[in-house]
Amino acid sequence: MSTMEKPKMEQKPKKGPIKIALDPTTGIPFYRQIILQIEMALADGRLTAGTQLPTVRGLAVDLQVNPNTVARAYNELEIRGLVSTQHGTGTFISDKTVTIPDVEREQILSQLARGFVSQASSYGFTVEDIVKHLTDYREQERK
Amino acid sequence: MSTMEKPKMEQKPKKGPIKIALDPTTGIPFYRQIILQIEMALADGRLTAGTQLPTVRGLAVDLQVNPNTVARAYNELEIRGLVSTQHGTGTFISDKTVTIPDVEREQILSQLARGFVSQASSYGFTVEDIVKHLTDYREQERK
DNA sequence: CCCAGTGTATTAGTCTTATAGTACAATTCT
DNA sequence: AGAATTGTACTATAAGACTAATACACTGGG
Repeated sequence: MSTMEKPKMEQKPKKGPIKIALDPTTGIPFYRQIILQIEMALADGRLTAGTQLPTVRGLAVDLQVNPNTVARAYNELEIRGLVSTQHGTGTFISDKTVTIPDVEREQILSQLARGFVSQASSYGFTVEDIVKHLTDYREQERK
Repeated sequence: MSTMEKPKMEQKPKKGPIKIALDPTTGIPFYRQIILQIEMALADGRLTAGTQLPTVRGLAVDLQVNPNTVARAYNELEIRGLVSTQHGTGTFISDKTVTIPDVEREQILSQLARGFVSQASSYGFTVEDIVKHLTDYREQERK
């Protein structure tokens, strides 16, 4: 996967404004992709309390979506307590940021997976079938 | 609905045709309610192999829905191998595992997986997370 | 063969969701 | 106060899910 090997200073220094990119092919709504990526940035420390998020308009222009789409994402994040918005000022990372422990993450994934495996089982699929399918899927995504 | 009460001995002793009732207030689609209730009846033994289900039209009239709604439910049940439909004859509880073409199986699994990946993504999990989890899960199942 | 019964296919209508277009409202700084 | 920047509210459009209306196709008993 190295069509061009050049480990220059291309590394992300974990600083600077958060970079968000939308993928219209995933089937995941834009506003949800924004939420997800901000959550990720929160989880790995790229975003810390007090940091101002891109403005609704600014990010909308950057992502080439409507301001409402960004606003919706920010709104849900505020409901979850992850950010705090101030009309006329901006949207900021809340200082009471919640970090999800790995154990809890594992539990969530386990619960999701259990439901999925159960569902797939009722169609006659085995865990191996699923793993194989997902592996192939991931390979294709990486093309 | 009952302008005339008939307090007879209207006992249904777990026999006779399966009784299905739809509740429009639940938000659960009609076709899915039908599927669920048949699955339940299968689970607790009220339905056994070889039994004929109500006809598409008959049940549709009974439930006051369109035949297609019943047909859709029966169709999904057949895909899962729970029932077997014979054009012109009826729909029956299947007594043995039905074989489904591999191509169709693959499409079904793909669709299921897409939904699951989307769901897991909204929680911040990647396909790799999922694959790893499922692989570990399978390992544990094997010992 | 024909007819009554069965499942199926095609098309359309309705509702919900995601997003956009546009105008409005609050804050800050001068 | 006024202008610029910020988030917000309202309405409209596109796409998908669910169901209905209607016509088609297969099966088995007279």
